[in-house]
Amino acid sequence: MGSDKIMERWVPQFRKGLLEFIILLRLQQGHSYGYELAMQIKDVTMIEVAEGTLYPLLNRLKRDGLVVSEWQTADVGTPRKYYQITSLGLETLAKMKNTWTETHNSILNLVMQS
Amino acid sequence: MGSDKIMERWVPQFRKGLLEFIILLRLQQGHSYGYELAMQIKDVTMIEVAEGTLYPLLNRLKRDGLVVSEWQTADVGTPRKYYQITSLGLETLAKMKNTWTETHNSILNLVMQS
DNA sequence: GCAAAGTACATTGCATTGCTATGTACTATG
DNA sequence: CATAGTACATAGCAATGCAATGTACTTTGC
Repeated sequence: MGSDKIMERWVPQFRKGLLEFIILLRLQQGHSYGYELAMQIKDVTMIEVAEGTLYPLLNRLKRDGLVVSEWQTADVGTPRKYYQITSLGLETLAKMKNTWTETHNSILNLVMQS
Repeated sequence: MGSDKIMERWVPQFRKGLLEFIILLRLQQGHSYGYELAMQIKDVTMIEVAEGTLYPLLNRLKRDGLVVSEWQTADVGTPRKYYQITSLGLETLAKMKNTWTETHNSILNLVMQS
């Protein structure tokens, strides 16, 4: 088995939890809806978020009170469900940023030593 | 529910896949065994690796050919199973480093914009 | 001398989560 | 008028971190 096949299994695992972080980071800049989130995240991070990943994830964030949602209908187009980050979401996001920074520094320490 | 409780659920998910990366990074510096890996990783990264996480993980790495293992007995002490990274492991590790770097830059892009 | 803590490996079962596949419904384009 | 795009949703699979538990040997402190 080549390393490409191993990476195919590793990358999704690597993303676990990370996507939650990324979504909250994006929502910190302003409200958005599922489809737009997927597009923008793909543009900015090269990460393609599958819909079967995104919508359950947004429901979890809502269930935990990190975001709130609101349907918005317009004259044209399909109705959109807009998500907005809450104060609990911002508080949690700050802690995630710390964890991310600490972990990144730890990884750098390990890379340096080689 | 407070953000601390949410973090308790998030951190393990955040680590998925990351531990595999961290173990390989450490093994790049030289062979080691389970208990030592757990101690050293805790020292360098502040990450406490549970034994129920570590030993299955090492078996997966071995099954996929990223490491090889060898029992070593000494005059004193419990026998140790030493793990050594393979060329496939090094090849895979290089790709993981790229993924990590790319993702870190993406996160930074998102943080910058806020 | 002996209990407690440390060293060292291992397994079972649970909970969580990313992803594929599939479905619905409306809209814009060629 | 068919194709591609927009937009949300769910069911089921596979992978993995972790608590709990077990075994066995060794060192340390009282």
